[in-house]
Amino acid sequence: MRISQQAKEETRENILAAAKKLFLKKGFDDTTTRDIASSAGIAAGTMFNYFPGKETLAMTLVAEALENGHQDYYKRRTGEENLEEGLFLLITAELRRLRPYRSFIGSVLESTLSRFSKAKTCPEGESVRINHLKTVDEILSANSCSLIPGYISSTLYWSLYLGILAFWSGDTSRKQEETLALIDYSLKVFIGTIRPSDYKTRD
Amino acid sequence: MRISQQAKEETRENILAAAKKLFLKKGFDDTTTRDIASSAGIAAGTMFNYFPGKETLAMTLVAEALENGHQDYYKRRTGEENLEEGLFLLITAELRRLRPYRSFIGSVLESTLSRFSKAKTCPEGESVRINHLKTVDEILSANSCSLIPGYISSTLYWSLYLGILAFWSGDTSRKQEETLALIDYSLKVFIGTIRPSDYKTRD
DNA sequence: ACCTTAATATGAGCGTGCTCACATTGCTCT
DNA sequence: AGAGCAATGTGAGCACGCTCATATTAAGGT
Repeated sequence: MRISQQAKEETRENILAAAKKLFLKKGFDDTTTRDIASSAGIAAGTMFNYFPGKETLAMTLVAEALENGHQDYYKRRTGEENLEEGLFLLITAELRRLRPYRSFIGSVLESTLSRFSKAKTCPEGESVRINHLKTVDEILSANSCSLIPGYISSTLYWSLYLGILAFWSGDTSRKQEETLALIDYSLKVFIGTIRPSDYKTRD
Repeated sequence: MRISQQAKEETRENILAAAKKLFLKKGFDDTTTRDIASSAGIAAGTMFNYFPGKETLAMTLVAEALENGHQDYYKRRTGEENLEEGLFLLITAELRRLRPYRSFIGSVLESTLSRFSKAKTCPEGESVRINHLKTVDEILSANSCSLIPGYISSTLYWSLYLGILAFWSGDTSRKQEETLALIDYSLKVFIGTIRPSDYKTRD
């Protein structure tokens, strides 16, 4: 059983590696699950013993990148940041790690991260959302008085965050300055809603 | 040619009516294009001579409802509303018209209205966005000084608007009070960004 | 009336993502 | 070592959205 377990892990990694390679080369939609399977050296159906669907493959890669982004954030932060600077640092750290996947990320994120569909096609999506919100929550409560108060403000934050990702995935400006501007803007707005006292001190 | 033209229009309406009926009865995903075609009394392929894809069918219904919502707004407004009240009126008028479709709207809006994918799977989606933003723009410029200044603030508005729709499509509160609260919140936020002078007068 | 021709309808068929009945494997116990 | 058995791999096959070569129709010309 030992050897088999390790073989399983290997197969899992093979699948992920094949998916990553193909998604990058041909995009998400133009990569078939059969492509991935044959590139990973397994039968077409075997893939679904490891991942419940094609989208989950992409989301697993994305979730990994975001997790790395979070770790980068924890390493880089000085502890001197205010709310806005902290959240900015977190989001830009995530985007740096997501960068390689920017070309195909658009086809996937909307259906997995949007809160539109109750139908959970991809469990990874939900966990990515929870994870991100948890880190945000940490920054909020660590930095000052307020943690996410309730439904509404976290819903609003998630709308803004998704908007940032969507814009970023299609941002053609050189160094993504426009995305940076949008992040800045969005964060000011969000912080304004949860800490109205801070709002008027900025400009 | 006269009779044929009119027959075509009739067929188009048959298809839309069949789609509407089936989407409401079985949901979007569980309704097949073959179902719709046979219910409309045409061959499976014929549907695609009238609509480029299944999503467009749903979006046509949605676009119609939103258009009606806009007209409702123009009829009901008094001209005395401020920015926030005007936008609130517009959005709630839209939601009232969308109400019948709430059960299946979630499966469709994300992929058609989100700005994630550049791939235009459904032209109706883009026109819905442009239409809504145009009306918003009218309210802004009519009501006071500012119209949507640039990229960023309309992007931000659209994020908030999509968030409202997403939340609404899954809002289980009795009279959708939670959605109303989110709209209120979101609008305050948005207006705060484009008219910072107004922000501190509130509360 | 009949032929021509362009517009429209048709449904077999394609490529998908995914399922599932079955084959194969490798571990455990005697 | 061999039999039994659970876990895993396999690929034929399904249902779907959608396409496209072909059949059918209807308008215009003579």
